[in-house]
Amino acid sequence: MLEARLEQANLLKKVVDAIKDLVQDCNFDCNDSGIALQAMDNSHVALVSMMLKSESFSPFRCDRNIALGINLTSLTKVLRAAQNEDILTLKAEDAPDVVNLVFESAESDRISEYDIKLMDIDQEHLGIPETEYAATISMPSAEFQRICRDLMALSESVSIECSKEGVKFACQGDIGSGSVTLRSHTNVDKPEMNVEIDLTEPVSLTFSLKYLVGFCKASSLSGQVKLCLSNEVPLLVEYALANNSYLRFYLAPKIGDEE
Amino acid sequence: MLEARLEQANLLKKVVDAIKDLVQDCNFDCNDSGIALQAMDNSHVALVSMMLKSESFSPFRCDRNIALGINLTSLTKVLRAAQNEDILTLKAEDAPDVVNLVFESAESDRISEYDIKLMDIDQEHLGIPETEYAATISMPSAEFQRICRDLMALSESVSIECSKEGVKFACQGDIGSGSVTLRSHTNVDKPEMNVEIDLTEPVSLTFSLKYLVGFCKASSLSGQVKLCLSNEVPLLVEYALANNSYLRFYLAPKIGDEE
DNA sequence: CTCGTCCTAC
DNA sequence: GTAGGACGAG
Repeated sequence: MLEARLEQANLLKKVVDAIKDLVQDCNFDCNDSGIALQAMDNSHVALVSMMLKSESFSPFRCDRNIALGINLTSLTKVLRAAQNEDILTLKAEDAPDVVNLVFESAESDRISEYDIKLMDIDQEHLGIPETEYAATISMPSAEFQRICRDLMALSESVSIECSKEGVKFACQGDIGSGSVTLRSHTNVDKPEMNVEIDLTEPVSLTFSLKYLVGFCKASSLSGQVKLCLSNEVPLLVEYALANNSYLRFYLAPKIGDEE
Repeated sequence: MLEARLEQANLLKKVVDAIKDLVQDCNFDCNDSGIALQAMDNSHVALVSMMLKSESFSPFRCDRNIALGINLTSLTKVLRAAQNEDILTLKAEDAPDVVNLVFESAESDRISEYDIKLMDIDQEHLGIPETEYAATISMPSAEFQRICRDLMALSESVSIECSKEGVKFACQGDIGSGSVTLRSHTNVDKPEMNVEIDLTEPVSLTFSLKYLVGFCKASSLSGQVKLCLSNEVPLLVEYALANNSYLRFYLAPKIGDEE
């Protein structure tokens, strides 16, 4: 059986909000190392990969592998019932029909409990190869969000060019063109404002802004976002969470005429 | 060529916000004295006249007369990409296809650059005669905004009556009637709260509140607004900016049955 | 000053 | 129904 207690119901709320537009139904794969989720969007252009390590819960108990097939719209409805500071406990049997969510107010004077019916979901197993990326950019997640929104006013696509000079986000559209260039810099007082660029080879790739803007819904989960790029390989957008948990998005580049 | 650096990108943002509902496309006329804009609204009832003097920029360089025909919706989209404290530099060639906007963060670690395509706009040249007005009212811009909004709840039109007693904004509507009367007064500690009335002849005119409320979007540009009236002549609503720059709106009075 | 929400217009 | 702009709160 699964029993996982999350001090901040809010964390799951934000995670589900960030992925529910991409994926409708998916398995939450639970085992003793934590709860994982991997799914492609309908158009098979983007992939989301979530890992909530057992250390992010206290306590965490999961004896066997359990796949919880959940409709994210239903889960969203239930999670809306959580107050922001509520403690959330997820529970499921070994061969479950339902997953059980319990919300406790911090003062324990209020307990709400919900069961969500589970569904059988064909697990197309997604091997994501560990890649060495040619360029890795860390930057404030709010800044990345801002850039994507600004450029979306002009175009559907953005090119991300990373050289040792810095990283340039650029687009062309009907009304004109735009670009934002960032140089790496370090702010000792506010490390969340750092921009760090780690480059082994210059890269230049083009992506759909609509997807990137969608990924940016995760911005509130982490002050920093990491962009990992290699030519002709999907972009990795990673929001690191506490305890080595993470929320990652992969997005295939646009190629040739698509741009 | 034009190169004009504005310490506060915000200023242009507010100016464009205040006029974009009135005018869709218009020329920014640049010469060595600064950047000017004059345009009538579609119904030819209102006229907007902006003057940003060269002294409002540092540096400002414009060798020849250049007319930049800009779609204000496009310009708005680009200006939204400016952080509030960004420094804006406008650049254009002598016979330009595009105008180039560069936003620099104060720390200069972030540079965004946009090109907006220009359009050819027939310049219906508007000679605005310098008029001696019968009445000139200076008042807090927030107070004028408040009055216009309040009265718009009752009617589409407002009459502005100015005598040596004071100025009275009045309207009648289906649900009732309303009026606000101001007398001149001076507040030494807060000169922005002053109401000053300068009168050579009593006036009474009626105007569309919808337009006045629109003009009031400029309220954040200046603590005070100046209303200049003469009978049977368009009202002048002026927001004075630093360095003798200004944003002016003219509005034809309603006459006879229109009221 | 920024964020989130509400309301209005298309 | 969606998108954009206005307003109020933190």
